[in-house]
Amino acid sequence: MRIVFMGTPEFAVPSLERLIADGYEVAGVFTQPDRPKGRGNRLTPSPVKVCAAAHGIPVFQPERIRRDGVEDLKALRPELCVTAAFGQILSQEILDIPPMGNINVHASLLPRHRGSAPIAHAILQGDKKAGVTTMMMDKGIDTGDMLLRAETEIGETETCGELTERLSRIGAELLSETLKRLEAGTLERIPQNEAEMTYDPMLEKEMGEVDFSRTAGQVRGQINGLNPWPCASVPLPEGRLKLLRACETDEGGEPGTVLRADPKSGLIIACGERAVRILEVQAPGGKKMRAEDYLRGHAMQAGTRL
RNA sequence: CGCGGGGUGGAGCAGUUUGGCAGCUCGUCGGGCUCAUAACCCGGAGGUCGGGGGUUCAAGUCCCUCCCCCGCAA
Repeated sequence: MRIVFMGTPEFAVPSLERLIADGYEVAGVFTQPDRPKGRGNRLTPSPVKVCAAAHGIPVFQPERIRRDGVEDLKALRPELCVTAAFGQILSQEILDIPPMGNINVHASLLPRHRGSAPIAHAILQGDKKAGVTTMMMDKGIDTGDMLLRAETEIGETETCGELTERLSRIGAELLSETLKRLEAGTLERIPQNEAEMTYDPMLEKEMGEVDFSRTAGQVRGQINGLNPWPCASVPLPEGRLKLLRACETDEGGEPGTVLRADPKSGLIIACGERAVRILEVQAPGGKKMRAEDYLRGHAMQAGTRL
């Protein structure tokens, strides 16, 4: 089967690799244009581009595929399109090109968490389970009929980055199974229950501001769910301290109060309900470290209000 | 040449402004105290201060250069 793949970040790479490994003819790959990134603002190719190039697959990077990618896509004559975190919305014109349709690998248990940051929001909202759903794309955003799904437990201290990595592999496996059954003609299309759907917004830096008057569960979700980007953080005199990983704990106090802060008992901060234990932090200019290590070199008084 | 922070015993930091015996909180090893302990007391080991070059009687500290790490902005 002749396939065109569309994807951009690391999450999409295992799916692309799986298509190749399964022996499908990947005629071309669409991905976001190289962007200035990191120190020095160097132009950086997306992970999917790097992967495609390594396999000698033609890469297309239209700024807007709806506007200037249509002809290239048509010329590739795909029988099927597969997308995974591509980052651009496809027009009906594009969706109509592949005769077998467009299959999307979406990192949530649809219809929950439609949108571009489903994994972060699953953690943010305190979900116990996350997953991947394969679906037929239609004109809406993540609204098409579902095909197959795979579930996994979200770990108590698991971060968005870690869960993303796991789901990317689960997604690749699910995609493989989906295509197998598509060819065998045993796929069922399951419409999404609109009553249960949630649509989550894109992540923004402002979401990192921690409000300790919320419950420990919500604060924990914010800290773990926003890692590695944009990350929850609290202001300190020397700059913002990123809180990278946390779990809940049974203590209490005035919300925002540092209940403990020493290398022995760690860093515990009171929330509106119960408290969170901060497991991992990153100081301004420093690297990630366990909270206990941070406290060996940075005095923090118990009783301080954040 | 986009802006900025940093590299000091095993971990995390101070010391660099104004050169002058390398320090703090832990860990580790040995001993003590205790019913007991991640607690407390006593003692010890462990560092070519990221690499190279230079200035100086003397460089972690000043000058030049290279390497590595991190944040911001995108």
